[in-house]
Amino acid sequence: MNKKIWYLQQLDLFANLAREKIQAIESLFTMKDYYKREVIFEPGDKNKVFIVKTGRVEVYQLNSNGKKIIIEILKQGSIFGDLGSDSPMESYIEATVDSCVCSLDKDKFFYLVAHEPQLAEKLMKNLFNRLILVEKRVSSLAVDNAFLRFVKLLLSLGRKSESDFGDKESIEIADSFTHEELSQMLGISRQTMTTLINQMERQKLLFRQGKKFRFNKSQLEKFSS
DNA sequence: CCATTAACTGACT
DNA sequence: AGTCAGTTAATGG
Repeated sequence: MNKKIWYLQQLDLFANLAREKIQAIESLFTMKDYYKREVIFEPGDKNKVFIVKTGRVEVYQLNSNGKKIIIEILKQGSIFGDLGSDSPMESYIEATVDSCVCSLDKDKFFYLVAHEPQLAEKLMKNLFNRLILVEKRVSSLAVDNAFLRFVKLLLSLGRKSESDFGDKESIEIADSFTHEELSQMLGISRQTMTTLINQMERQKLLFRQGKKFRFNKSQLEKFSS
């Protein structure tokens, strides 16, 4: 059985697409393995779309001091890239662990969406959700202090891992992040991140099980008004 | 005061 | 050897 087809089927995006259809679009994709810390996309690259198949991929920019600012961390099924936008992308995209990524160029991507309209709905939901999350993070960066930024980050990461109606009080964040990664998402130093986490643990605002964070949703929401 | 950098440490791989 | 996390001291806006 064709390995590429099998992998495409595993992606949420193509989950309920008939097998024949997947076979038909299979040739549009190329798959590539990337080593840890290998750059997949950098400013100046154009007209390429990627879908994470396995591994973990980081979207980031460098600020004027050369410090890394993480925009998003993407896992299996997430899509990213440039579709010929007017202003060039300024992001780097890099594998944080060994990863496998599907790619296709802009024209093939549009061909695909035009021929499989069901994909458009999923894609747009996914993209708009992420746009909203990123917008929130940006305004938070501008107006909130480190503590509040972290609280909001926790809540949005928690929402992502609960995915459906997060009426639960106790939320666990499914993915694990290093202090370094969290600090780069918040625009603070690694040490400040560590002390912030420890403070919140002492105040019983945050709990840890190994590398995973757990917290009480409404308790944190009180801060983030 | 709050956050940052630098430097050292121990734990884990 | 390299990565990660916790701590301290000195510095700056």
